[in-house]
Amino acid sequence: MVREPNIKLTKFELEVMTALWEVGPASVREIQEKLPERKRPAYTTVQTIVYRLEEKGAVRRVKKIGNAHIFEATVTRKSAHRRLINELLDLFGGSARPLMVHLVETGKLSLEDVRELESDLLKQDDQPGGETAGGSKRRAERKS
Amino acid sequence: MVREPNIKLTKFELEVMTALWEVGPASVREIQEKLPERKRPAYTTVQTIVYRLEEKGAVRRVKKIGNAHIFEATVTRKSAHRRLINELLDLFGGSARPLMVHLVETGKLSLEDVRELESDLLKQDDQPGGETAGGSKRRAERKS
DNA sequence: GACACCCTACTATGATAGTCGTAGCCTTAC
DNA sequence: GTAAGGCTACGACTATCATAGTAGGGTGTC
Repeated sequence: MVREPNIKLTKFELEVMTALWEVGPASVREIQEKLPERKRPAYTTVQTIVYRLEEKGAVRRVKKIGNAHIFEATVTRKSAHRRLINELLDLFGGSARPLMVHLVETGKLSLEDVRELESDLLKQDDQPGGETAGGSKRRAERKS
Repeated sequence: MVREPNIKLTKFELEVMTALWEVGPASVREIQEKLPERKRPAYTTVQTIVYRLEEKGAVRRVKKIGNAHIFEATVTRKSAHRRLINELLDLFGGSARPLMVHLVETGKLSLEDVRELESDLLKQDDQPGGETAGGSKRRAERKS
């Protein structure tokens, strides 16, 4: 078993990962500069986060340019997002429906959004070849 | 403006709040007993959490029975959930669409779910009198 | 009135998270 | 080969969270 990347990321770690997902393999310096300037912490702060991410197994060193290490994400954006969503879903009893309802009620999701989503879904069903389930089999199971 | 309850709750605090939302005003003892037994911490642990929640303004003491304080939630489940969702949404760029897509891709949300949601939406639009937005006026604003 | 018992209020501890400073090593440019 | 400057490795500090123990006060019961 290769070790499934079920890694909990904090908000800030997630931002670093986001930077890394966007720029691809990068040095600490590059990551830091990629962060939005409003909340751009000191170089060493980013470094610490990257190191912690390395310990957690979310990134790894791939090579060295000059004396700088180049880091690369080892977890995909998708799996990280999946984890976040699942966590939220747990708080809602595991089902996505209440979440949807809430989004609609608070105006985050409109009728048009839903309709577009529906048509996207239909398209997907037409061409089943896609890797829609993030690598594993499509699990329609929902607990409760 | 009465002070909007924009309070950040940790996972565990949320569980305590959930207990409180379900049983209504309750003592620390009652809250503790309401927690699922797998993860039922010591009485004093729950007490500490409740006190923290009080400091944060998420609960308040409403009366005293015997020598036990009775606590009541001052934030609604809805607003707490809204906060959670908004936080997640921020990580997804502020829009609910990618979240939806992800839910669909991972099988958490099916075509039928979406269709039902759509018909619910249509019903809601027919009868505008409902208090769909948690008591206050329907705010379609989405920050960022 | 004394006792048992529950509850409160306070204190303590260990784990993360977030933040950064510093000493010193490496590389690159003279 | 030497100096300058970036980068690493490590340590430190603060805040918050999760968890719980303890001392003492209130209350009800005999």
